[in-house]
Order: sequence, then structure tokens, then C-alpha cells
Amino acid sequence: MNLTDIHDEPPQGGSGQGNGNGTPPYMEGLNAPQREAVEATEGPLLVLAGAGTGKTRVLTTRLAHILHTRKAFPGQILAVTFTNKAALEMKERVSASLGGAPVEGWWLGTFHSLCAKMLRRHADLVGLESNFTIIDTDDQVRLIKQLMEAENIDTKKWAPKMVAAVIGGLKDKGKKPSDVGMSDVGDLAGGKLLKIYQQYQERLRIINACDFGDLLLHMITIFKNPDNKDILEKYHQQFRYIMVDEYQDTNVAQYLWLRLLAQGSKNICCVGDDDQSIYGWRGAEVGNILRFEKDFPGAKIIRLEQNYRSTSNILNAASAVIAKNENRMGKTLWSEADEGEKIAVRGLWDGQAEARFVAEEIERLHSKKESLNNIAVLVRAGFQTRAFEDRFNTLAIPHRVIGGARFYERMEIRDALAYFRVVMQPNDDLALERIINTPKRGLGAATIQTLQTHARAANTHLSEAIDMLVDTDELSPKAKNTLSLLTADFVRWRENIDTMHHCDLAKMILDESGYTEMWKNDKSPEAPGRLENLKELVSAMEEYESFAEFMEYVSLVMENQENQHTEMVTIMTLHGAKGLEFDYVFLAGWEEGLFPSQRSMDEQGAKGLEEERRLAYVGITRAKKKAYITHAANRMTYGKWMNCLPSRFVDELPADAIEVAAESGIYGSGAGRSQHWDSSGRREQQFNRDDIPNFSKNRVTQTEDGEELKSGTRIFHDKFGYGKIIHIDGNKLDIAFEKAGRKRVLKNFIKKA
DNA sequence: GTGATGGCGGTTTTT
DNA sequence: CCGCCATCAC
Repeated sequence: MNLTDIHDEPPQGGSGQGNGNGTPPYMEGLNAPQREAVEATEGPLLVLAGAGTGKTRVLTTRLAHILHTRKAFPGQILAVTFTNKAALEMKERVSASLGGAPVEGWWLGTFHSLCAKMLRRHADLVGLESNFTIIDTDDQVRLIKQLMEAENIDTKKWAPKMVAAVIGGLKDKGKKPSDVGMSDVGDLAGGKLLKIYQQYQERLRIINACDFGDLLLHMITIFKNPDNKDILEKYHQQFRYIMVDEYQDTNVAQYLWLRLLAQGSKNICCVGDDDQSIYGWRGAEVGNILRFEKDFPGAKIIRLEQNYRSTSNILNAASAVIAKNENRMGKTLWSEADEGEKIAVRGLWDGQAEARFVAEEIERLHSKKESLNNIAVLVRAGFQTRAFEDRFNTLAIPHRVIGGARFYERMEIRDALAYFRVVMQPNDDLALERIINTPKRGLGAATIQTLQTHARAANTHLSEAIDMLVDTDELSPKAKNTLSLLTADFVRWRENIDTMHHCDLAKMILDESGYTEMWKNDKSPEAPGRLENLKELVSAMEEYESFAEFMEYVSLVMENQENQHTEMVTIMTLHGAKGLEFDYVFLAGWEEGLFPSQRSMDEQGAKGLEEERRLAYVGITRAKKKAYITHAANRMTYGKWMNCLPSRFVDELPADAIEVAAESGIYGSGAGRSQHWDSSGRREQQFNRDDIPNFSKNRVTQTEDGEELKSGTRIFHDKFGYGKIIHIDGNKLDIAFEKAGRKRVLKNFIKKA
């Protein structure tokens, strides 16, 4: 993420304390409640920070204040964020406000990385070794699938993915297998869910691994055990101040972990906004923030309500939407900013028309010298990004898509990491299974089956099973030979861990295993890219001290590195946009069923709808200068065309903050949208497609010599040859060229063929 | 044991 | 519509 894009507010607050009367420089420009939140260091504190009210500023200043006034050393502060991006930003901002010196030795990170750090110290208490592997969802599902198959559970009826999600959900609730009751699992997985959960934990222990949920759950287990009283006490003494960002997104396990740690100093400060709680689906409990005063007796609550980010039109629209939610603590955002432009609400014919409209508008903004970095397109679901990418590609609008497949989720990266994992930890069965026959070594399903059966029977790991069987006739001679060679490879690589530089070792492993070779010989179009990624992986390792450190980074931290230096429009999901801000924000796909998401409403009912509405609130409040909201009347889903009605959230926008237009006739005559809107007492300005270039679908134009051009006309272009007109936009035309593919060219350069 | 083909199911959001 | 997985043919 582009860190320079993240500013919660300009430096001026409303109540303007000057300098010169002892105000440290880092406190300058805070408004009264912000300052109060910074200075209230003792005792439990909840800061309810509305969107754009300077939340990050308060958090970082508070940290700086504690350090500056020597209330604590860095190592005595526990600061928890939800994303690594947020942790990094906080690190940078705190050291900047203290004069630029980096702050060393503090406990700042995500719940998961902090727990991992702790758990590596106390792993033995839950039956692990301190070099345990952190497995991702993919490995989780594979392991669960194996266990289900061994139990003869129908994996068609009970998807392993779903079972994994249920187990993950139990962990998010802080429930170990021994805490699980019938009401939790019912007849899931044929009534064997608890059994699978138990076996899963047992397997994880054997292969010395943890999943994400375990990081927290194990720490809670350790802290709760009276035998380990001294350990918890040690942390109590250590952490004099605890700070938590995005408190509205904590799940039960995270809450329990925090509460255990906060029993010490009681100086816990949680910052959050109940209106921005959008992770309920993965176990976040808005209840945590709503209940704060009960959980932490004597808690002080400070509200930050002055918004420094958006125009008042944007703010009013966002406030009106979120006001429809029943379940909230209540805040009233206000701003000294001007009205600004009204929110543009646009109804389009279909998803492509929507992408065209957005692209045209971006071109217009760009031609007015607005930086593309200040423009974002926000969507509800990942698949929506496609239409925008396509359109931006044809118009050559530089853009980046955030989210999607993460770097470390790519096949080749996972494979490479699997090799490294086995080198680091021979017991890592999941990793070994992954690469045992990649590249192809003739170790197919039958061989692996045999190994697994023996491993299970002996209650041990695959690597040990290999050692046991490699001298027997259980395996084919060929398999025996290949396996002993592979084992020898691993032994040799392992011997080099301490002596070789980890980057060289990584390269050696990838080369000698034949993995690099495999992609070199691969003729598929993506093979070169994969080799490129492998190179990138090795060079990314440079920044780390050791193999072990790198592996930790990769499982918990690694995010897509982006080229933030070039100007680009950002395309991402609403979830991904939380905490960011842009001058111009396009909120696309505001249609019933898509946003609010049907699934969310089906599964969670009114609760789900409220979360969707909070998502709408998050989306609108990302905009500083102007927000656009678009909805399409038709959308292709599952390869079928669907008719879509505008989102109910569109109706919830206050009439005086918006300006509405739609392509004429997109909802048919009399039915649908116009009526829908008329009934809410709102004027709708309709316009004709042909009146406005953006909406012209089949416009007609002429060549220089006066020949008629329209969609479908075959033309000739000096550089690209023959092609057909797809779309006409004033003097620009989209052409499908027979040789050169799809291009956008100027009218002047084409002739009728 | 490997590679090809067809059926099936899935699209919310992620540490 | 696309990708994954299972089944089937070599």
C-alpha cells in the first residue's frame, strides 16, 4: 500500500493549542478530545474514533507521548494492529514524531505475529517445538480432508473447506476441542466434527505446526493454566501499556488474550469505531466494543467526532446511511469543511457500461491534473474488479489491483516455500506431500498412499516412514531409489543451514531439486512469470537475517509489494480500503444482492445487513473530495445475465447530498428504478444515451471524408491494419483489429475498408 | 504414473 | 464462465 496515501487528517485541529507553553511538538495541532485521549495514559480507555477523525494520529501520538515522557521503555509497550501495513505505518509515524530515530525493541504487530513471537518462547507448554511451522488455509484444508477421508466422512456432502472454516470459527471463539459442546457442532461432518477437530489438533502437534487460530488459542491456553502463573505474571510486569487498534474487529479469542494481559497494568487503550466493524464473518464481535465498559471497570470513553477528511456532503451521506443501523454506540460526525460536490449517483445499463463510465470520468479527472494515485474504485466482491481492469487496459489507464492472489499464495511460491519448510523442519508432512512429486519424480499416489498408511500406523511423520520403508520391499525398487536420493538431498541441504547464506541455500535448493528446471522446461505462457517470481522470492530473502526469520515473515507478514512510484488508479474491495482515503472514490455495483450481498443477508439476517451497511459507510467515508456511486441494471453472474435493482443503500442517501442520473430506460418503462425513486419523492434527471458521450453505445460518426462509421463497421488503420469498430466515443474508437487485437485509436487515422 | 477430458460447484470479505 | 477435481485412457 502506498503509505503516503494514508493520512487521517491535516495537522490542524479545532481547538488549536499553540506551542511555547510546554506543549511538546508532537502534540501540536491536536483537538481537545484527541489530546485528552493522548494524555489519558492510566487505566482502561476506549477511544471511539469515527472515520477520518484522526485515529491513527492519536494512537501514534499517544505512543510517542508515553515514550517521550518516559512512562515506559519501548519494550514495555504492547501495541496491536490488525494488519502489518498498519503496524509498519505506526512504527514509522512514531519514530518520525520523536525526531526520526527508529524505535527498537517494542512489541508492535498484529495479534498473530505477537502471539507467534510469544508462542515460540513457550511452545513446549502446548507440546510443540519452538520452530513450529505456521500453516495457511490451504494446508489446513488438505489436512482436514485427509482426516475426513480416513474417517469415511463424505467429503462431497461436507466440504473440507467448510469443516476447516467451522474449526477455525471455534478457535476464533477461544474453544479448544475440550470446550466444544454438541450445540457448537450438531451433526456437522456426519456428527464427527469434534472428532475431526481433535484429530486435527493431534496431527498439528505431531507435525509441529500451528494454524492462524492456534497462535492465539495456544497462548490463551498457556495463560489460563494456573501452572503457568509465573509466565503470565512476567508479561504483566513487562507490559505497562497496551494499545489496540481497530478494536471493533477483535474476535473472542483476541479479546480473551487481551484481557488476560491487561489484568496486569490495567492500562489498556482500545481504539475503534463500531460503525466500521466489517469482519463479523470471520469472527469479529462488535459486542467487544459495545461491552468495553463492562469488561474493563472504570473505563473512560472518549469520542472523536470531528472529521478532517471529507466534504460535508460526503459526511452527511455517510452519516445518514449508518444512522439506519440499530445496533451502534452512536456518534455524530461533524466537520468544518465545505459542502463540496454532491455525490454522483449513476445508473448504467450493465457492468461494462459501468466500467466505461468510471473510466471516462477518471480520464476527465486526470485531464484536469488530478493524480491517479488519489483515485480509487471500490467494489464489494473480488470478481467485480475484472470489468474495470479490462476497461482500464483498453484505455491504457494505469491501475493496480489490490488483493487477489497474494504473492505467497501463488503456486510456485508455495512450492518453493514447501521445500524450505521441509529443510527447516523434516516433520512438516504437509510441505513434504506438496513437493514430494514436484517436479515429477515418479512418486505417485500409490507410493504416497503406502507412506501415509505406514506413517499413520506408526503414529509418526512421513519422513520417518520413508526412512523405515526405504530398505523394505513395501515400495517399488524405483520408488525406493528415488526416495533415498531425495532424502539425501534434504539431508545435504539441511547441513548447510548454518554455514551458507540463506539466499544461496535457497537458490541451491530450488536448482538441485529440479524445481527451477521444471519451470524452464514448461512451455505454458505463465512459466516465465513463475520463474520471475521465484527470483523475486530469493531476492526478498536478502532483507532477512536467516532462513527462520524469513519463514516467519512469509507466513504472517508478506504482502504484495507494489510499485508505489508510478501514478495509478487503485482498484480494490471495500474491505481492503478500510483505513485508506482518496480524493475521488468510485463505489461500484450498488445493487441489491451484490451490495448488500445476498449471501450475507441469507446467512446473517438483519445482523448481516447491518454489517453490509457499515461497509457502505466505510466506502463513502474513504472519499475526501467526491464520491461516485454506480449501479448497473444488468449484470453477468455465473455466466448468466441478471436484472438488478439499485441497492437499498442508494435509497438511504439523503437527497440533498446527491445528484442522480441514469441512462434512460434502463429499467424498462414504468417499472423498476424510476418508479422506485419517484416513490421516495426524488427527482430523477433522465438523459438520453446519445446526449452524453459516456453513455453512447452505438453512436454514429464519420471519417474525414464523410463516410459513415458505426459499431461493426469494418475499417482500415495504417498501423494496425483491418479491424471492426466495437465502440465509438466522440473522436476515439475502440477497434478489434484482426492482427493487432483490441486498440483505441483516433478517428482521423482510419478509413472505411 | 502421467496426462487429458468432462462434470461440478462456486464468488464476499482475510490475519 | 472459470477453475478445480475426479475419472478415465494410455
